[in-house]
Amino acid sequence: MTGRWALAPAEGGGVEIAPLGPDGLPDGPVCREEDLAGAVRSRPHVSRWIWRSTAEVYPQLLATGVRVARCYDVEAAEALLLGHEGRYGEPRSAAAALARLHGGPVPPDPPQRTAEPGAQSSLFEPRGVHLPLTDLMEVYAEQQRRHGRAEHPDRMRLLTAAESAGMLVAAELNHTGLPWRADVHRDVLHDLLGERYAGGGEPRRLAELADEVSAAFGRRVRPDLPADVVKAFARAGIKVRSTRRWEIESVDHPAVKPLLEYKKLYRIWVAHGWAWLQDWVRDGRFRPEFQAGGTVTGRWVTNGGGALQIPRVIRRAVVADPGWRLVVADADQMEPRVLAAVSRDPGLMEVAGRETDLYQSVSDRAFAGDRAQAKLAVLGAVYGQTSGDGLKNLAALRRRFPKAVAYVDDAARAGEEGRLVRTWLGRTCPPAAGARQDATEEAGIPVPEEERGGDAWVPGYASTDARARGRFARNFVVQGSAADWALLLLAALRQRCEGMAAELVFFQHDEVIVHCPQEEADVVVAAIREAAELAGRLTFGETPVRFPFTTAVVECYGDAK
DNA sequence: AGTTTCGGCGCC
DNA sequence: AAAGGGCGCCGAAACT
Repeated sequence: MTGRWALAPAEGGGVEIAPLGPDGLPDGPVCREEDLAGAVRSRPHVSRWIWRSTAEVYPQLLATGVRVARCYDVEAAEALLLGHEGRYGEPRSAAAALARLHGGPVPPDPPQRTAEPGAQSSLFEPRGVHLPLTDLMEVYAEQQRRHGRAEHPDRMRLLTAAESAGMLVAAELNHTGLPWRADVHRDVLHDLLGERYAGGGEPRRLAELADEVSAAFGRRVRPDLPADVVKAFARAGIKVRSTRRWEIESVDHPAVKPLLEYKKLYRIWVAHGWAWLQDWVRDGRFRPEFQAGGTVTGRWVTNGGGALQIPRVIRRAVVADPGWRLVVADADQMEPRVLAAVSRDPGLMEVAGRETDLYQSVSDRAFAGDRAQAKLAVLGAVYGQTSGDGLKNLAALRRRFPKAVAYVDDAARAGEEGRLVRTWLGRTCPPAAGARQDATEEAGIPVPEEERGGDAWVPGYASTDARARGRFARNFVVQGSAADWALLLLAALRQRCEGMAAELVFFQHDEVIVHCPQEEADVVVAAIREAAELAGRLTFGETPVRFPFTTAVVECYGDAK
């Protein structure tokens, strides 16, 4: 029997499974089997597995070599549906959804697990609240009805399917890991930082730079302590508000050069140094814990390992296996292309309908060929720039691409006014919780923690003022729609790599890395191109906008772009 | 002593 | 040049 099947791990190690009919309701008896992996492996014809949580089930399957084509993650869908319904902050577990359905007390979501190097041990920890299969199917059926009540039901269905695919990809990435040469990493560290001293203190180069800084000030100064540095500058008669690079850069003082160099290297030492290597690299692979849907915009986060912030110099350590290659693919000017697709601005669509450098085209039309100004203006429009040359540039942008600018302006206004703001597919940003909390807290009334909406409550967002919410909403419609598109891209690419030796090993917002035998590289490059086009059509419907990638076939990530 | 916030900077 | 969106990570500082 093909089609959808539901699956729920049972108490005591077994698993309950049942086929679902076209209406999403049970189409056969619930059967109980002892072996989760066996139950899935023996049913390769199942087109989509419905389960509570991919993070709960799929790592176990992957560990025994079982992959699935598609799934539907009930809790991921619950989060998206709640958001869409303007109910951000309500518990999003399947158990909570069931309780709402039955009118019982709604259990709060379990707290987020904290990061922990070498996630292997925690892989099989049960996460979240167990739910019997019949209950799960009831929640699923109701979710199907809720999709039907969404603003755009088809888009919402696509969104939850895409998010579910993202969950699969994240689990697979966590399982596979990124090829990582610890020896190369150590060489890079040694080149940059010098020898390590016994006792775990600063490596040689940092110690030298700290001495140079101190010498320049004429007294002992610790460059890693901002307060110390600000004080030292003050004694030298120089007022600085902080020790941020852009503020220090313009200061004329002999300490500046070694100080900036120190800060650059210090950062690498503490964030991606020897300790990181020890914690996160095992058996030639870096295994971060990717979390699909980790942010309200739909972008992913990693839970430990800082996989989305690997400094460029450290990328030298990412090396393909012998005879293999890394296909590094980076979407070109994704934000303005997405803005063109969602706003339907004729001028911007026309520009984004070409695969050539979009910022150059924009500058030809509105900025007298000044590409840098054009890029600044576009990013300023998307990020909500409020001052500087950006404003003047924004005006030029508005004249030539009025619908595009109006689109983000409308989103900003909606955000400021606390109205719902959605991505093209219907991912919704949390306005009410933030607005209400601000209003209450500004009035001096503290909001109880449980009312802040748990995981859905974002401190940096909720605590800001209305204008900040406007900027957030402005960016949300673009960044979020781009994230939606990226999920579809991943899903399509994953499907195309099926049956090949190629493995997806990295994903970072608008960039993917596929690790494959040298002779598969050309096929992979083509697959990425096709997947990008398909994702564009699926996500945004009929649109002239292209989504080109810059691809590089390399042995070392450091050699890409 | 343990936990939370801050400052600074890495990536997109 | 500076500032506008999203994150994570670290040590130090500031808190309990």
